[in-house]
Amino acid sequence: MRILLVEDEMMLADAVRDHLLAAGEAVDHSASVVDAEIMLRGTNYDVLLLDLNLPDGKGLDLLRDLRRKGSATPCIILTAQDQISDRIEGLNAGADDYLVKPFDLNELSARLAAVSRRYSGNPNPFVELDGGVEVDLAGRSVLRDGVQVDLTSREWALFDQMVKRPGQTLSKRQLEEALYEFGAEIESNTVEVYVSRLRRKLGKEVIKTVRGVGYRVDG
Amino acid sequence: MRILLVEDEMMLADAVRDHLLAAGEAVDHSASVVDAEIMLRGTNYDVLLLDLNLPDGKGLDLLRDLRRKGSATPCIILTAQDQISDRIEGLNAGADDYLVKPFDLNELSARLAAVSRRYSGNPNPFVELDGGVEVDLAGRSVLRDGVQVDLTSREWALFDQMVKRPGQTLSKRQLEEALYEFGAEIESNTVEVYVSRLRRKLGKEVIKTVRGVGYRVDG
DNA sequence: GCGTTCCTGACAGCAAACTGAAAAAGACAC
DNA sequence: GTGTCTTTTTCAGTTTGCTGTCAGGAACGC
Repeated sequence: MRILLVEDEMMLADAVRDHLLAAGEAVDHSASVVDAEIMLRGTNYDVLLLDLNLPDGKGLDLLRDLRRKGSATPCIILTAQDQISDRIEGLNAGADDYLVKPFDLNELSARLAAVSRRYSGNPNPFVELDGGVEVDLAGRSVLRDGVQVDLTSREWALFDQMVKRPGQTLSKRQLEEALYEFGAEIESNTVEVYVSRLRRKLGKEVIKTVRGVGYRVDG
Repeated sequence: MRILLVEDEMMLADAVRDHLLAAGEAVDHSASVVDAEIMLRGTNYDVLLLDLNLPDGKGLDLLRDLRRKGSATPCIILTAQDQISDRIEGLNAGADDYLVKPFDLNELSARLAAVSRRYSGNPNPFVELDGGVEVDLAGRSVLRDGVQVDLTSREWALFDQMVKRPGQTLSKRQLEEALYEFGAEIESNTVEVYVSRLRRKLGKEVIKTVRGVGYRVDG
């Protein structure tokens, strides 16, 4: 299994790498977001191990960027504080699991195994929605009446958010956050446009408008 | 729910307070860090709404101080658009969530609900009413015989008030205040109309008329 | 019966949401 | 680099449906 470790604390990074190498995994290491981006461009990794507290800032943005570009590479985030907000932001940004430092190396192995099993594993969990639409969140694929529908990365980013919270109405602002960098506010009706496109591709029934509030997908 | 709002822009502060008061929350307001510290000493708040750009300096220090003293009071920080670093610092300092100004008041409510739910541990406080109607006050959703019913924002504003005070008869005047800004007199039968609309959506039994007094919902 | 209070269908005005199209920005091959 | 194709964003015209108002009628208390 090919693993990319993004971590700037050298002691920790070395310990993790030794442990994983000993377990027969292929580990590349980068100490910054910039390096990581370069390495990700060159190689297809099976798992991404991502520290959120990097010197050059936004580990989360790296993850968000990846997801926006359509990558489904499993990602486990490493966070220094036992901070619920970090964890939730991370999971929202597209992380699959998280570990709070300091962590046990055996637990890391266990999580890695779990995550990769979830992905390589046979039964991808399909979520069924109204209108004959099925969604494979892990595999980033959508079927309409059994036929595969291709979504662009933005379309997916938006739809993904909604499918992950079925029954809950999400405001346009919340949905914008799935589309753009933190705080990069946009002053047009982009969300409306993407909802419109998704409806054309998936049928009218899937996404419901709650006027004055936002949009909702039912499970 | 008892909320402390720390915000120096009076217009914003008033808007937030009105909105939350209308939603039945108890809101205290302070315009500076010093005041906030005093108020925090005197009262146990359920949520802290903290602007990071205060005149007397660092709202962040207030938060760090709280956390250092072992307080786990949930905190939502309010930041301007361009202060991404603030936001990250805030989350690191122990904030649970953030809102970018200008924000939608309904979204504020949603975040508040989410944060407090996260802490109280009850994910879905459903209230059951007569006529097979269930209400999720935090999630702003209503089920009738297990089927989701969509309410418009005005309909919800009114119904929310009644469900929060089950068994208590509310006058039309009281209910009007849930619908409009404080003091905005309205000289028509709007409340009656909305009660009628709610009954059509939820069934006749849910809202009872107390002639000459007002309306009541039973738990 | 009477007067009062409440209910509800209808409707116009308006803001929110939808959508087609075109411009702008990226992606990719060459 | 250039050209071509796809995706993203913006804009404007149209549609939708929420809202407040009213009027006629029903229900209630007397």
